[in-house]
This record gives sequence, structure tokens and C-alpha cells, in this order.
Amino acid sequence: MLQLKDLPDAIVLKKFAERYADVDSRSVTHFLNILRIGTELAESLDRFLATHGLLQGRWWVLILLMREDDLTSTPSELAEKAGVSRATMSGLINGLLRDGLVDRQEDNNDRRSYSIQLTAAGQDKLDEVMPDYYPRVKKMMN
Amino acid sequence: MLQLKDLPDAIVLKKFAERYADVDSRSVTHFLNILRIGTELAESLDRFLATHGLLQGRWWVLILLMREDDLTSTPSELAEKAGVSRATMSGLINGLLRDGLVDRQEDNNDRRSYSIQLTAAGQDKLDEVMPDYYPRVKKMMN
DNA sequence: TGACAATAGTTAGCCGGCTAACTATAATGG
DNA sequence: CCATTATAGTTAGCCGGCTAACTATTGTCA
Repeated sequence: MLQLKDLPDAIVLKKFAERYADVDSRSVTHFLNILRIGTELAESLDRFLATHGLLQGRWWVLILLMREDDLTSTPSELAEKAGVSRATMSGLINGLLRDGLVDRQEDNNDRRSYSIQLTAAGQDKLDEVMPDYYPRVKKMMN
Repeated sequence: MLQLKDLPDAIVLKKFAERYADVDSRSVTHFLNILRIGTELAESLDRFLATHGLLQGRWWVLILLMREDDLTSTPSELAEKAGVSRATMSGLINGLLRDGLVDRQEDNNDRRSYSIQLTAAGQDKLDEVMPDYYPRVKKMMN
């Protein structure tokens, strides 16, 4: 997402308001500020995860798997819960498979489908990351 | 960025709190909600820009150029103001050049450098998008 | 039952982030 | 003045978003 380092100041807003009608400076400024804050939080999360060799997408998949009682789900379910396309989830799962953090097995009842399970290594990775994550979130929100 | 469609409920948070110390449910929930709102606003912006054949990165570059009195800047300046790497700005400028929305000229004083200028077509594109953008932002912020 | 529709997953290709490595040019300072 | 350092920009390769098109399998219903 955009970083928006250079938010419009009053002069810029005035210039644009002269050319375009209906410029509501307050709503534009609020909108851009919310975007900026969201971006900064997301980047801060990325930087943190990167210190553990993870990125947002893959980390989120591990968490979704850990929520399940049997540590297992399907690509489609994971895609829906993560809010990404099935194509994207394919790529994320491939990366996690390569790193040995998840395992893939064929589904005996539906030969189109697979079951994806968190491995011991995947659980270890979460056990390494999460105890750092929670205090960091707490600190960030202050 | 993540979509976070499936935010943790009380049960999930409790489960994680049992495994990991220092889980502050309130700060985690707030953190994830802010991420989600930021993501949704950014996506909403993307969808709007897409209806005009633009994406966030390129649109932002056009705006940065329009802010300049001579509609001109350099790749480095644009990269810094947009908060992206020079490599990324290279790609954005190439796309805009292909679409004829900006123009590139060599700098006579510094042969390492180029000047990037908004073209008439680029200005036209902004004149098409911005009168739609401002009311939409106003509506979104309500 | 057999054609058609729906679903699960992958692949290819585009986009735009990034870092690292590179070329070319400019600036500096001993 | 020349060696070194700094700066401008590009390229290659990785990542993870997307859509569209594809294969394979399952479900439906006339």
C-alpha cells in the first residue's frame, strides 16, 4: 500500500480545491491519515515478522491453522478466512510447504481437495513468534 | 495487505492466551480492527481508481506531479514523496510513460538525472478522476 | 443415466512492493 | 588532479496480491 509520506498541506489542498469542486479538506485529510496509520501499523508488523523470517501472509495462515482443533484446514477455507483468492493461497501454501511449516495430504472423500496441517515445525515457529508479538502489539497500541 | 476477514473471537483469544502469556485481548482486537479498517479504505480506493483504469501507485505519482508548479519532478524526489524505493518508482514511471500520462526528459545540468513531467493526457486523466474522488471520500468518511 | 453445472485447486501473466548489485555521473578532499 | 565517495537511475529476482483460463472431480436434475 501507499506510504503517503507527503500528505497535502493547506496550500496544496487550496490549489486542488480551485481546480476541482467539492473538495472537503477535512474529510480528505482524515481519510489520508487513516490510510497512513493503517499502513504504518502493517509495516511495523511486517518488520517484526521479518525478524523471525516470516511475512504477513504466511504468518496469518499459520495462525488460522493453529485455531483449528486438529490444526487442519483446506486451501479454500484458508483463502476465505484470510480474505485472499484461492490462487494467492496456493502460493502461500507452497511457500509454507517448502519451509516445512505445513503439511499437505490428499482428501480421501473428495479427490479434488487437500487437507493442510500445521507441522511441529510450524507450531514451533508460532511458539517463537507469538510471545514476542503480543507485548509488541500492546506497546504499539499505547 | 491482509484482509483479516476472520478476526479472533473470544474463544480463539482465550485459547491463544492459554498458550502464550501476556495476551492483552483489548489491544490485539484494537490493533486488528485498525488494520482491517485501513485495508478496507485502501481497497475501496483501489476499486474506485480501477474504474478509471488507474491503481494507487500510479495515481499518486500523477498527484505529486500536479502539485508542482511546473508539473515536473525527478524520479528520486517522487520516490521519496511517495515513500517507495527508487526501484519501485522506476517501474511506476515506466507504466505511466507507456500510457502517455507522463513525459521524460534528460537533465542538461546533471546527466545522471531525468525530469518527469505530467502530460496533457495525464492532466486529463486527473481531471476525470478527481471530481469523482472528492465526493467519494466525503461519503466514505461518514 | 448422462449432460450440464458447480466446486477444488493450479497455472500463467500482470502489477507493484522490496533488496542487492550494477552503470554512469558528480562531488569531495588530500 | 585524481582517487574515493556519494548520488541517480536501472535491472534482476523474490514476494504476494489479482484475474482468467485451465484440469479434475463432484453434484444435480430432466
